[in-house]
Amino acid sequence: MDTRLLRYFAAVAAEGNLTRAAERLYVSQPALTKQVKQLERELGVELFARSKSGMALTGPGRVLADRVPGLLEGWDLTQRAVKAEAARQAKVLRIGFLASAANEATPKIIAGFAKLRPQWRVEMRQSSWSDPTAGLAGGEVDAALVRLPFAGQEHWNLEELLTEPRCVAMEAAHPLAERPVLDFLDLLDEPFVAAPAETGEWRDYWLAVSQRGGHPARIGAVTEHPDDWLSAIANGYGIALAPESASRFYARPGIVYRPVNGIPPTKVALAWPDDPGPVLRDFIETCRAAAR
Amino acid sequence: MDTRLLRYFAAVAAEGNLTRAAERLYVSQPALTKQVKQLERELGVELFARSKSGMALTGPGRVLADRVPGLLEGWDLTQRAVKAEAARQAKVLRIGFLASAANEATPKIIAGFAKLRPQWRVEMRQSSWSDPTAGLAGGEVDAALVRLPFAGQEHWNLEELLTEPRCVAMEAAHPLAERPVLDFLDLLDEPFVAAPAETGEWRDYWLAVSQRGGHPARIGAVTEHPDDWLSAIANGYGIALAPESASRFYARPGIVYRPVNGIPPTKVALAWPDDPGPVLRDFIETCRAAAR
DNA sequence: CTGTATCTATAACGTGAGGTTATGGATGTG
DNA sequence: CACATCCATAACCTCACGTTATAGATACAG
Repeated sequence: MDTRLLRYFAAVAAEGNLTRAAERLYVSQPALTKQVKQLERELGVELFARSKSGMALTGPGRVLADRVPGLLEGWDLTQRAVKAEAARQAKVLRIGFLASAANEATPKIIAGFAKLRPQWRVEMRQSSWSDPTAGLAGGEVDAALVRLPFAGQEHWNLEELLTEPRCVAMEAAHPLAERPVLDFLDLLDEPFVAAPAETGEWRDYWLAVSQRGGHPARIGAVTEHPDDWLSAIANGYGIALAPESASRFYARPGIVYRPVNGIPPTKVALAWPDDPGPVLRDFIETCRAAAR
Repeated sequence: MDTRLLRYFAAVAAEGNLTRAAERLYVSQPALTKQVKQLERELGVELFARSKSGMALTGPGRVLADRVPGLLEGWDLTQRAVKAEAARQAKVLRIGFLASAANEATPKIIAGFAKLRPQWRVEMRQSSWSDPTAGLAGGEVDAALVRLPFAGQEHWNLEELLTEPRCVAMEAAHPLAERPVLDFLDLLDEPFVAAPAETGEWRDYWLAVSQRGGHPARIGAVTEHPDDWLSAIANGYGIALAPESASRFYARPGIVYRPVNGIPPTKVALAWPDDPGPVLRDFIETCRAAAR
């Protein structure tokens, strides 16, 4: 049996409709029909009841639907364990990060670690903003440079490395761009470029929901990567709160950064799981030293 | 990822050699070479160190080798759960059995159950002797008609249904065939047709190891199915202990059955897992009634 | 040192799987 | 009755997965 077949099955089960599931999976509807029928042949069981209104799970189909997530997770965990061991044997420390990581401290950290562990190499792995843990939650990295606060942060060990004020990024032609300093109240009605909704608390923080006094945020665009984020801002889809360092790391023609009063700063932290090995502990120490 | 790839990987890991693993899997050696390389590409990791003496697992390969049995078992359990639900919904009770099942009591049991649960159907599933639990251990059946004793029987609920003496089956031309009754001591030096070695205690019982006073059994052939067993006996590869009923259920030209003194009888039992549902409980009651 | 055995890897080939587009069949709705 | 929507099949193309043949590397025995 193939994980691809199981993912196809799961999509059909979730959508209740072959046509929509095919769209979600980026395959044609006849391809999906064939694959589902093949899975049913392999098991010798009907998993769906077909009707004009779509595909309803049968009893056995429901049993399979309940177990498939566990199976797929088993696969994922296995791949991660294998890759983690491969990295360990190759003396590679995999560090996830978002956007500008730890700003100027990042090269200091990497250089410091290289001195401490010359046989080892740090591999920086950029994540999208759909995952505020920067790959840590999925086990794709050994530790991560993250931005606080984010949902679930209490599950990780955290070492705050630096704090910086936040500013606002906007297109150069924006009327408010003329003011050298802004107050957050000035921005309440502006459309914002936001992170994906599923990041929950993390997105709320970057929309300064707590400082809005009940004013709902207007969402002009949703982006997951710095490049998309910058494009959306430059194209006037909205403005965005940003770390002050963004003016250095993400300087772009057509985008200006202005200080903002009335919102709390942003903190960069190193996050890691329980029971770090000696190599990761050295990395943690290196981060602490670089943050002083 | 495909279970077929994982099974190929597991075989190579176990054999330490592509050529032998290919033989075990009934594919050609180049096919296996290609599949293993594809798995390594998919994972982006080297799983084996190649050398003239064969394929040795790397560190990541070992991590995968440790996890593959669990993954494959997850697949197997899922298939079984789906099929069990399909059988339940179709009102089919799956009963495993070996050889002649419960002899003449078998049709009585099936008829009795049909009366008790007319909406349900019993599906008799024959197993080979490589599995003394007749499919129960693998979850392929809901209950099974088994022959005691067998290793692991304490893990199941058991209801003894009948006991019968054992006799010896031999080719008609065998010199001992002239005697109407034999003593087991007469058979100590005869080659035997045996069950597979991995059945352990079960095979020992049918070789009457406990009655040999230290004499090792001579093995003339190993078989897993009644037909093979009968052929091996008829062809003179050896003799075999058999239930007395075998003379009725497995009467064949060229084979004779003779009573044997000095060995314990054989018992047929119904075996089932913990927590049987109401339908299975009815079946158990039907078996008890048929055994009185 | 050479020939042989043994092991893995590649080449070339054939069949079938997995995708596509086009279209058919069934059913529900306006 | 026409149209929309859903699943299923037909026909086609590309590539994966198997095969046999053979190459390359290495260890060993004579």
